[in-house]
Amino acid sequence: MSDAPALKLGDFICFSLYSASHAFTRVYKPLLDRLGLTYPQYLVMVLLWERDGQTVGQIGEQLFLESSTLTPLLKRLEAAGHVRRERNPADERQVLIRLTDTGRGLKDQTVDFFEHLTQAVGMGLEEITELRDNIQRLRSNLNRFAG
Amino acid sequence: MSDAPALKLGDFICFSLYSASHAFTRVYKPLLDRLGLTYPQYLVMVLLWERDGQTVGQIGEQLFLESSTLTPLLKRLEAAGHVRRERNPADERQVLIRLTDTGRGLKDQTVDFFEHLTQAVGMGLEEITELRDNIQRLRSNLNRFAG
DNA sequence: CGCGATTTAATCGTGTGCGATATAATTAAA
DNA sequence: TTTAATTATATCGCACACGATTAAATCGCG
Repeated sequence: MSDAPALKLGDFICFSLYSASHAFTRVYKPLLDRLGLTYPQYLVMVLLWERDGQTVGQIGEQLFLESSTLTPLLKRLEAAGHVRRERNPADERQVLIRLTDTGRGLKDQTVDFFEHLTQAVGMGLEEITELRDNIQRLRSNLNRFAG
Repeated sequence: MSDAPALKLGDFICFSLYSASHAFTRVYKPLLDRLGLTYPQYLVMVLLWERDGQTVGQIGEQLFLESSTLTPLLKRLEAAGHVRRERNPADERQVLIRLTDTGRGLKDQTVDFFEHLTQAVGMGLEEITELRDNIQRLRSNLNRFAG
């Protein structure tokens, strides 16, 4: 929200999202450092673990990110040996991102994330689910306005 | 959350926060462009409109940001003529941030933000308040773990 | 008082994010 | 079928965000 008469910054829901998101990244940091991944890189890897061989555009659509953000990020993942980037022979405009064996193997090193994070979140599964659904609904509303 | 057996990225509450936060800044963008402010700069201005003359450390504490982020941001606000940066005579280690007249005047140009944003959020006041409180509670839990 | 420990900002390097623009490939139109 | 419009990435410039380090000022303890 914005500056209604007596609204302080702490009351802005935009700021609660902004600061909570950063807080989450800070919790992930020590876990991801062991894998040599940043948080956005981890998000891309999660997508690829779900379904390998996606285009830059497909990844961007799911993460709500532009190619100007993803291209350098994907090149870093490639340089780290986690993915390969290859043109789609069927449509040379597209670049397909594929996991390497080491990239696929990284998934095993994330098995203990769940426990660490549920601990850090400190809320019940039901409560988390409801909160997540509400945040997603808010995101849909916002994207309708921005997109 | 992380990768429990069948959890997809869309189910991660961390990602819902991450993407919703970005969605919010995209909604703010056209409004803030008129003032020549970025979203983090706007957050600093809101703090200063609430209470003028805060130190870098106080601002960072409320925004959960480091001096390595704030120092260049504040210099840009100074270069834009919105704030002044001056050492605290009582403790020369601290830098006090004070609004200029033009910086104080910017507040008037944000009166229509509230309407735009409530529109974009598309939720009732009561629902927003509850959501915000839950997000803040989550943030507190996370910060206990990271800090 | 003196001096080491602490506090507070600033600096530096790396990695996002995004708007604007460029380039190459594909598709649609005349 | 040559040309015009569209699509998919890439590039560039700017602004965060943070960890690690540095430098200056203050504090605290003998």
